Amino acid sequence: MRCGSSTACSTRSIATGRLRRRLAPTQWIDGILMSSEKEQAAQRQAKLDELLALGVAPYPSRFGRTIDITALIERYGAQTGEELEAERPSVTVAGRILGIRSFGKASFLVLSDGRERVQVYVRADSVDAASLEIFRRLDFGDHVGVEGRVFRTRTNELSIWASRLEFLAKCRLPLPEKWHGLTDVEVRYRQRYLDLIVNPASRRVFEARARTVAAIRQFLNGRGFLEVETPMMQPMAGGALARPFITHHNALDIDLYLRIAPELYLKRLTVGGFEKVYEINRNFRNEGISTQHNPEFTMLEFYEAYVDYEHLMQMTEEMLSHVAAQVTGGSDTPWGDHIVSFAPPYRRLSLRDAAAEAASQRLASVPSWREGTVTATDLRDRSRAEAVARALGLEVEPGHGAGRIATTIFEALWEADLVQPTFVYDFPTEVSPLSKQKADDPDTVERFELYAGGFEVANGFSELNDPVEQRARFEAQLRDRAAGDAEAHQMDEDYIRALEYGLPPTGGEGIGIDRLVMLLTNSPSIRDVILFPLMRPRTLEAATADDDGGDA
RNA sequence: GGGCCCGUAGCUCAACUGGCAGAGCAGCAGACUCUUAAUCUGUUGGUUGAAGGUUCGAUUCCUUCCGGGCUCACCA
Repeated sequence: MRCGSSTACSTRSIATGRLRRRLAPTQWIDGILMSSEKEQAAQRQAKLDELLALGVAPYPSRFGRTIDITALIERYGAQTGEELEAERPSVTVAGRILGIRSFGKASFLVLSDGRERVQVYVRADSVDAASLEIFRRLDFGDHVGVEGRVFRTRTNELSIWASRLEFLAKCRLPLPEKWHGLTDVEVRYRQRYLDLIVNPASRRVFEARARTVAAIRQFLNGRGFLEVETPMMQPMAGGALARPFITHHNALDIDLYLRIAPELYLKRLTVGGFEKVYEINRNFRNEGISTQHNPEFTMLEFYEAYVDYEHLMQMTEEMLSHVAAQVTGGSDTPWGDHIVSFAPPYRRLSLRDAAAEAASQRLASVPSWREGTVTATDLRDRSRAEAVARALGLEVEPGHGAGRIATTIFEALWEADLVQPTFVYDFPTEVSPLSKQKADDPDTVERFELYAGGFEVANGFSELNDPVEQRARFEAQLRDRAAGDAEAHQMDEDYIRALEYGLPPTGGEGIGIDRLVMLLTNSPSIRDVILFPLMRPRTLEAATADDDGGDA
């Protein structure tokens, strides 16, 4: 601070505008140039200094409220003015000031506990002298405690008739506007605290997220599942096909990977006798960022012994309808222009059948295509599958087999249209290194994915528990990796060793919590349901300082 | 990474074909003892994201960079 005192700053700055017009830029005096934000911060600090001079504690450490505002609304919200006048309930509340309407000797404050708001009526002749001094120096955004009685105004608004005010904390910076709020998405993500203060809808999203996770725990705990926590720092990142983040442990001098999935550890636990386990926690994948992808995201994975993927699909329907009921109060939730219904049963599509059917329809209008109808059998043959993919304008990598091509065709033709919850089942073995083959069809595994809102929400399968077959699958992955596929799975000898001790028949599933919350809150971007989504670092200082250097 | 778009006061937004950077809210000063986006009067606040270039003159046109959004690719 270049000014001797902030009050001097605020008075001198009044002349700044005129001075700036009359003086050449080189004559500007550094100390008196102030942005509006700094000027307002100085004015707010000056009010705090005045309170300090009056003997008011600027940052007290506690305040004894008798009720929070949310509870106050619940308790008195239904009472009439006459009832309140008869009872004259005394309350002491605390909150942030989100509105000030002043009429000289009488004023209204809007006080918020973050969830609910209540109006406070402050009359000069109803509060003590110290409270009046405090009131005169309050700003939009300050925290204040209020003692008074509950009543209704002439316009029937539930209010508190203040008898005493206590200063609790200063808001030193100007808040976003009360009417338009904060709409700049960059600021909303980077400074989530501001978003939460001024946008009640944003808070409701995260309350819904908490209810979602609570409802899932309630559902699984009620069925005898045990919640566990497995390593997030792993010597080998397995259980999914994705590129990991690498970190380093100094004492052991080893590289570790942030987990891309908890899957292999949870199945080790099933080997160990935990027949029903689940984990809800973060996965980390070092890949692109989009409206559906954040580098760290929250996944539910659960495993149950002695069940297969058919059981999982039914259980998923029961779980999601339970969660939807807990979060939204019903089974239906708005999603853009649609209504997504989580009421069972969900539509089921066999992957190759659905891919072949959609490809046939699409190719019927492609003149260069003369092969006629595409069948699911065609998609099991690499050269025919490749011909279909190319005719559809899809790229085919040399290392991709028929199964991978069929999956590509399915995703290209169906994914975006699967708005209502839909199980896509019977995946090619090639794209499913941890799933169990169908007894009569080794090219196909007992696996499904649940789509809703146009994206994948869940992935489940009958777990491959044959250690010899698992080793062969890993070896196939190693060949892909050698061919340049950085996301191919690595060999995990200890996991195979665990399977050798005997994994019972087991069904396992992962559900993307962020995406589920997107659906339940009608949020078009995953960043809307993650409190602090990953953003390119930009400190407030850097934003106002010179931008030079930086990487390419 | 590719394509398209955006960045102006604390916030929400204007500024015609290149011609003195504006409004509302917030803030400050004043009036007002039941308002609720209170109202009324006056008023402060800007390196127009940054750096270059073209031009007599750039918020506007060009280049590069920074940050963000959508989208495609990759993935969940």
